[in-house]
Amino acid sequence: MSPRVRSAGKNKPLQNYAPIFAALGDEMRLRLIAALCVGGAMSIAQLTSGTDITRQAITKHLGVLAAAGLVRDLKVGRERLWQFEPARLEEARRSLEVIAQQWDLALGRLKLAVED
Amino acid sequence: MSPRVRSAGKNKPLQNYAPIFAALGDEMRLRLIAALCVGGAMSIAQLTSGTDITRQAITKHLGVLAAAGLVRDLKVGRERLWQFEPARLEEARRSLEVIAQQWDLALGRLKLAVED
DNA sequence: TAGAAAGGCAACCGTTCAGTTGCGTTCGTT
DNA sequence: AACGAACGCAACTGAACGGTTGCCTTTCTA
Repeated sequence: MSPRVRSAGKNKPLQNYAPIFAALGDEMRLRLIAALCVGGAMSIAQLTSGTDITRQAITKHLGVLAAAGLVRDLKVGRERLWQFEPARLEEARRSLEVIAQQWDLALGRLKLAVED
Repeated sequence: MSPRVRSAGKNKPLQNYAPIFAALGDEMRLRLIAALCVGGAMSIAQLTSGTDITRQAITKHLGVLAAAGLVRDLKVGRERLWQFEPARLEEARRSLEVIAQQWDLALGRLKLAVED
């Protein structure tokens, strides 16, 4: 039997999340995510208007986000709608939570060792 | 008076977190954070041993993490100890939480509009 | 049915980035 | 005093990245 842990979630090694964080590590991409979050599904043209960069650049950014699983596309007629995909982001958030937990744990050990 | 919000925390625009996520968007740097998290303060030499890259590369990575505020250094004799700094990471985690909240909010609005 | 709107593909450019190498400095240790 | 461990600085290299431009295809609409 595999060892029991507090939560049932698989706990991938932290390094696996590097691509997701890398995808989040760009201002424009964070703006895109925010836009899709409040605006629902949007076309590339929509997402491009209001920025000062090219449609192609936006397309590339969406490609990066999609590769990280943070966003999904669906074709509708002549346009391509993009929508936010919350699962991976949630996963990333929990990975940060795990770090914080391990940190607190280590602090506890340190305190114990000092007091002893 | 500024508008009341649910939580007292300042709520920077999401784009501001791009540098932190960029710093997290590298396997080796995530490994370093994990190591510092469980191992407490460590010297560059310690952090380098066990990896297959150069001490200089590690130094650069630590520089990136420090610039993002994720890590701090303190000089001790001839060596330089690095330690994890949880504040910024927590901030980043909360920013992801905010995204998720806004997403749920938007879903709620959508559902309402459909049902109406 | 012709034109315009939405988008795909690919080449290209300048910058940033990860990593290495070489060499000098600081500081413990014997 | 001398050696070695720990580290800093700077230059260099190849690859990845963000962005643009040009051109072609698909699809809606007046």
